[in-house]
Amino acid sequence: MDAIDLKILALLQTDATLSIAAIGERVGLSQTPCWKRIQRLEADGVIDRRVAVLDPVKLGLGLSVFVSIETADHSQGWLERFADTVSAMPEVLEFYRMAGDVDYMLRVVVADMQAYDSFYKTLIATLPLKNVTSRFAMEKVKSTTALPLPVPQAAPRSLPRLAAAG
Amino acid sequence: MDAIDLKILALLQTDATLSIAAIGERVGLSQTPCWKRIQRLEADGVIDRRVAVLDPVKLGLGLSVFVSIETADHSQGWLERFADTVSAMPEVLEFYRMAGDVDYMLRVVVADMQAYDSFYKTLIATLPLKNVTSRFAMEKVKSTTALPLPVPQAAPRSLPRLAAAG
DNA sequence: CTTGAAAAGAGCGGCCA
DNA sequence: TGGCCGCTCTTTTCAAG
Repeated sequence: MDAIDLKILALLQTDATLSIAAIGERVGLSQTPCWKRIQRLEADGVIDRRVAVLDPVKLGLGLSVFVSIETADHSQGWLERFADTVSAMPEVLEFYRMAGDVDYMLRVVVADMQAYDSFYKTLIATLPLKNVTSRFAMEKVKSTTALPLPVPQAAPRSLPRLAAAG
Repeated sequence: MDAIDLKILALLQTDATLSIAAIGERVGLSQTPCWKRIQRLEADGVIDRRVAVLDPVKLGLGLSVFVSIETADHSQGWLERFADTVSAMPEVLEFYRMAGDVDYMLRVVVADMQAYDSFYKTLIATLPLKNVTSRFAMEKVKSTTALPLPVPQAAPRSLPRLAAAG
């Protein structure tokens, strides 16, 4: 996992349609080694998958909701059932167990308020929850799948000596 | 945007490495019309882009944080500056303007607490904020980029008559 | 790692129904 | 619209330096 691998990953997580030749050119490799690196990154699971990112608004899914949940029951069995149930709901794009006052946090995408109400009712009907707080997004300012990879620094070197003008 | 388009999108948002032939086969089309539909979906912006999804843990980015922000200044110019500044921070994967008590919500990915502290200091140093609440994820239960597309229903038909037991 | 090249496969487009 | 059938490009693999 060197600087070249990071460059390859940075390119692919922005645009996975780039050809191997194009990637190789930008990272300073020819096709063969570039292809081998990508194969290795996939085998190692660093590249998890390649997906198409769709526009939610154009698909009528314009409402994003952040849901904070406090659970009542903290037993092992209950938590597993909770995790399985919520994970199976397709409206839930992200689902984290949290530290602190909030036990779980969801990011939910639905068509509109009515659809969210339907989701919400299903959520609280299926499982006993102590507290559920929904926060609604009015505007998406930024949304990316690209991770903040460490920026490959320019190769460290002694300060370049200025060439004599000419 | 018919049921076949939805099927194509459902496949591509799960696995963008599928060949056009493979997709066509699953949706009941041959290559050409399938390819034309995908081209149209891309031209219409329904398919926004294709990306590689990387494993954050394998890249040393194991800490996800949900950040709730209340702003002090609500003037137009300030809000634009705020949006631009925060959008430019690569640790911010998602950034929404919210309804209700919280003005903005971020999902931030960093390496560890120290990296988050550094991010946090930059955030509050750059812009005057009334309140910033950070909630830390302990465990990722689910994370997907796949939108909850309306499930194409099986062709409606009269209720099937139960066959005589045999 | 590089060049070169070849085989297999996929994207792309024309033409017909 | 969808389907058949090529042409072209990419991916993938191999050999040799």
